[in-house]
Amino acid sequence: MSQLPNQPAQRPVPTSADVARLAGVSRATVSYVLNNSPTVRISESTRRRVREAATELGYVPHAAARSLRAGHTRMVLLPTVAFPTGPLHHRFFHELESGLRRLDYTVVQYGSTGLDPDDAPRVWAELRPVAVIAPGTIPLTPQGTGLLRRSGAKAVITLGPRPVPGAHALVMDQREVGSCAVGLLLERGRRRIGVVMPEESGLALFAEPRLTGARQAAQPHGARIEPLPLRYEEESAARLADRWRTLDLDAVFAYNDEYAMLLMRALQDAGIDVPRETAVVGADDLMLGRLLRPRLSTVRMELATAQPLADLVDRLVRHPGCAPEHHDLLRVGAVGRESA
Amino acid sequence: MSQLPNQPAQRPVPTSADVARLAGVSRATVSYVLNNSPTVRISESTRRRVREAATELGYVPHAAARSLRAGHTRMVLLPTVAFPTGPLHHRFFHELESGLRRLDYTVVQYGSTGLDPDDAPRVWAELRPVAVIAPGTIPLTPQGTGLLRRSGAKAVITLGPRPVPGAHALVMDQREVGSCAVGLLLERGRRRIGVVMPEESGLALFAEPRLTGARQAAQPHGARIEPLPLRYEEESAARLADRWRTLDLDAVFAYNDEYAMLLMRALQDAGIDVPRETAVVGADDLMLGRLLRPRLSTVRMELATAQPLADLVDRLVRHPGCAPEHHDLLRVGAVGRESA
DNA sequence: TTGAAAGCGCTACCAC
DNA sequence: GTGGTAGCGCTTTCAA
Repeated sequence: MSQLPNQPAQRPVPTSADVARLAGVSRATVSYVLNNSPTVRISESTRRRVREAATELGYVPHAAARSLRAGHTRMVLLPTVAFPTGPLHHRFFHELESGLRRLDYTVVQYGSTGLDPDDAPRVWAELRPVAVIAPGTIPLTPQGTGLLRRSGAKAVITLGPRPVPGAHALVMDQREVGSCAVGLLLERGRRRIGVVMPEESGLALFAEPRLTGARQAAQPHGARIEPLPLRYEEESAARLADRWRTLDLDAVFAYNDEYAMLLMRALQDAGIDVPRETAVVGADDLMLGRLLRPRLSTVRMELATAQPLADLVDRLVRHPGCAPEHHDLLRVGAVGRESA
Repeated sequence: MSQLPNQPAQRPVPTSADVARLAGVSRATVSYVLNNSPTVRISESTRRRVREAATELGYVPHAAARSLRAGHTRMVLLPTVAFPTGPLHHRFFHELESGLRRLDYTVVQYGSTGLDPDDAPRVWAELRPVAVIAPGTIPLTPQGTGLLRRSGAKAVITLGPRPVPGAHALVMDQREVGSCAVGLLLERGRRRIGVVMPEESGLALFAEPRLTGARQAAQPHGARIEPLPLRYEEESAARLADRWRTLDLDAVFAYNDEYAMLLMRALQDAGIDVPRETAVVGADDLMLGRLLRPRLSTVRMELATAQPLADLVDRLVRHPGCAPEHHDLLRVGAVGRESA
């Protein structure tokens, strides 16, 4: 039953020289034929012989050798880090990837979690990418950027909550989420606003700017902002709910819909009326929030479509040395439902 | 403020020859020093000069040139496809990635959505990976496997719901989810069981085997299984709930917790008592299911820890040509709560 | 302890 | 039309 590998596993990988030999032509001719080189005319019969030889040997060109010879690659490097990333990011990355592929770039995600930020750029540079889109979680220093550029990267782009000075930046400004949520609560007349801060590590990167945004929105109205540490566990929520009345709050922005559902349930179990006594706002506009009673108010988030960004990368590659550009990717909007 | 790129952008990328020149040594010596070659003794003063020259020039070795010379790479290729993947997969991939990195492999995710399954292996083979872990969504033919092996891949591994004959396989058998859920319902005395089939494209890959598993579990008990198409939208759920009583079911396995929450809310709104009239089971054991009333029964899913799998890949690379191995990655367990 | 040189697989220039 | 060949950046054997 098991298709045991009959092939002598150590047969060497066929090269263009092997194809040339089998087809009875030179390596140059093989290269011309297989690349459909327009600068040279090859007879149809030769073409066929070459192609047949290639198929017969299972010849596959060696990308590294090719780009070594060419002196450049079309690789766009996307360093990735372990990340509590939702469907939003997922879709965005996928779109960006296909957009770039359409422009004939080879997109490669390179797991970079735990890489020392100081030598991450070095490691990336070894691959000689033509562009790098680095996540904000790996702080990119001017030295790092310089190193990448010197090793051939035409475009070095950061992707994160804040732009990085001196580099192109795709910005997902999380502060807007916080200010949008608080804006909704202020409209509803709330002035004593808790802001849930998840204790799960990794979320701080989102939570901190959301808190900042909340503060910025509250300030002009003289509203009070109270950070509320919370773990994503029922006991943690219950404990917070237990001491709720001592906090003297009339509203809470719960970081996102999931934390909001958790906290809302705990508040209700503790006899706190939502929204009468405390209004609750989440973020992400999950379908599930609509199913709760009261229906959960939320902040809807949308990322820019990725095709224009693929075009942007292409432009930066073709015209390196432009002044750093910042692009805001995040669009937010409050969705007021029954909970606030 | 903006650190305008003062560097003459077109300064050529420094090579080991440049380092050698600056340090006043040969390229060989540069290579010895920078690779800490143990087979050769270099004076401390030379070492320092070389290192200083390298730093000064911002020299970064060229990975492609290196592997071209070496005749092999340590790249593990993970073709990825657009996919409604949850935190479970996410964590798994990340663990696998760091596990392999620990073994000194370079893990590279390569977006392969929309690639013609016939030439996907060709494209992958151009990168000369030493191992490929291909998702089940891209059917890997024996020819494809052969092509990859012939171009130097020591290990070709599939990762998906079903093993692929003739290749190593990491299996996440979704049928077990279905049988586990139905097992729970059977235990509770239910015999007329609906199985939600999400209409969202892409989910079929999971939903179909779950249905199969449900059928396999129901068969010996003479229980009836009824597939129920459902979109992840309130109206779709409401419509299903409206005609619920005509379906004559006493239980439903709702594909996962999210669909379960959606459907349960619709059933309740339609006046159907859960669990008395209809029991509901989800899957994924989301925290949110515990917050519902009644609390949602579910199927807990766990993926195997990835480090042993990284070790497996390493073993397959070192001993190519072993008989195909199948490893079951998915562990499931029913979690009975109030809804069933 | 260091250097010279070959050669990995490929493409592109220049002869024939 | 087709072939010879140089050279991309690197490592490694062999000689000095």
